[in-house]
Amino acid sequence: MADGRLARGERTRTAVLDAAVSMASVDGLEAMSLARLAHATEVSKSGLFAHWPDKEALQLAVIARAVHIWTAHVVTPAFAEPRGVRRLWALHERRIEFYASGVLSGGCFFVATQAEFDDRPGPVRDALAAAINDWLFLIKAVAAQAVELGELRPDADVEQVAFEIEAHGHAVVTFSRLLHAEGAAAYGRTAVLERLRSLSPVPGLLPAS
Amino acid sequence: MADGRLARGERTRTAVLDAAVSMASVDGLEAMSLARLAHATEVSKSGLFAHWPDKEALQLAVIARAVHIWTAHVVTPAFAEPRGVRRLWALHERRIEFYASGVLSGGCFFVATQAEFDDRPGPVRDALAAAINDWLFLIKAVAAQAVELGELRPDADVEQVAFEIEAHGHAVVTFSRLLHAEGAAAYGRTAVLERLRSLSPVPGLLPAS
DNA sequence: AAAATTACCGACCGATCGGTCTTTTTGTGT
DNA sequence: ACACAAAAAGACCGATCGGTCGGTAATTTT
Repeated sequence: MADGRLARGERTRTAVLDAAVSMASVDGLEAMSLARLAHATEVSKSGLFAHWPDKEALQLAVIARAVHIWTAHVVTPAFAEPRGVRRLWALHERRIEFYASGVLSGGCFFVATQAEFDDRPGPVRDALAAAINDWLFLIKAVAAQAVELGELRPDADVEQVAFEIEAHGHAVVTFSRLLHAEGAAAYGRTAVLERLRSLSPVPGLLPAS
Repeated sequence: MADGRLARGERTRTAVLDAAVSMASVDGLEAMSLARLAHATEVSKSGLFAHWPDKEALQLAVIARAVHIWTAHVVTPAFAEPRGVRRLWALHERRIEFYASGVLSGGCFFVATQAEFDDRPGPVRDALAAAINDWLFLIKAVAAQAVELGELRPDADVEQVAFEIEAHGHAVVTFSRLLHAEGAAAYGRTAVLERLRSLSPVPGLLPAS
């Protein structure tokens, strides 16, 4: 039941989306032109319209693909760690490693697109906001688990902790990209690590430095 | 010795730059088109080229104007506070108030433009990086003063502190804009306040909540 | 009053934007 | 060999992009 035509279409579709996520991590999702995307993927521009009706639909597909990549590189590996503060820390650590890995030539898809669409209402903005919200919800849920397990102090404000983790993760990208502060990753790591250690009755679960 | 022609030119020039800073805080510095800027300021598009040779020169002028606005609304008021941890805190607080004030319709010029140019080499990127570097240098200098005055622990890492303050200030904008988390300002305030209190031998200098 | 300077405008240019239409290639069933 | 469908290509469209050009109105200098 393998239709080679459909398979071919699926292949180019994901190839285009992967290239688009990388390209959007550099230029942004709106500044990425269809002509350049088509050229980079060795597909004709009209070939893109064979897969998505317009640019907006493609942008939404790109966001979904970016979420998939993020999940595969950050969330899934972090969930190999046991529940609690170790998993919470792993989320942050994996994120920073993902940035350093160079999988996306622009560093981070979401950092690049967030500022671009925060004042531009529409489905694309909504999808981006939903993706970020899901990520924050995940952090909060893992942090809440850590509280339940007694690995974070019971009076820890998980909303506050999620804000700070996200802020430092975001800052690692902006610092290391615009300025060429190669120490950004270390600062981002230290900030969250010290914070979690100060909130945890069992700091031995976290790495030393 | 007042040349009315030069005065007129200076008036429209600053009017255009003010509008451009606001517009760029929404759309970004490259996505801002000259036709729209000209229309918004009731100047003809060719009128813009009478003042700046090309878009890049205008972008550089816009950055200088944004620095000026930032200095007037954030730095100068904060320097009314006495040297040390109070001034350091005031820098963060004034920044958050500036965001909430709605002076710039897009929230923050630098947040909007940073991600846009971090992978786009050239004079505009260099100017943006220089502006951010100056801001970080200022934070570090004020923090170092606080250490000297004994208002921050002598082993406090001013580079690390500057990273965290900038990260939380930045996050206030991104959180309150894309998501409509109205609590963002409170999280950003709490994060830095608690951090400074924990680093200060004289936490009484800082506000209570 | 003439000349020079400054600010600014409307018309226009080539290039590129997102998007449409028609046609060709590629693979699947009979 | 055939019809059929999915994928992709190519030519093309109106709108908009940054930028140029010739010219005009206002003001200052001579």
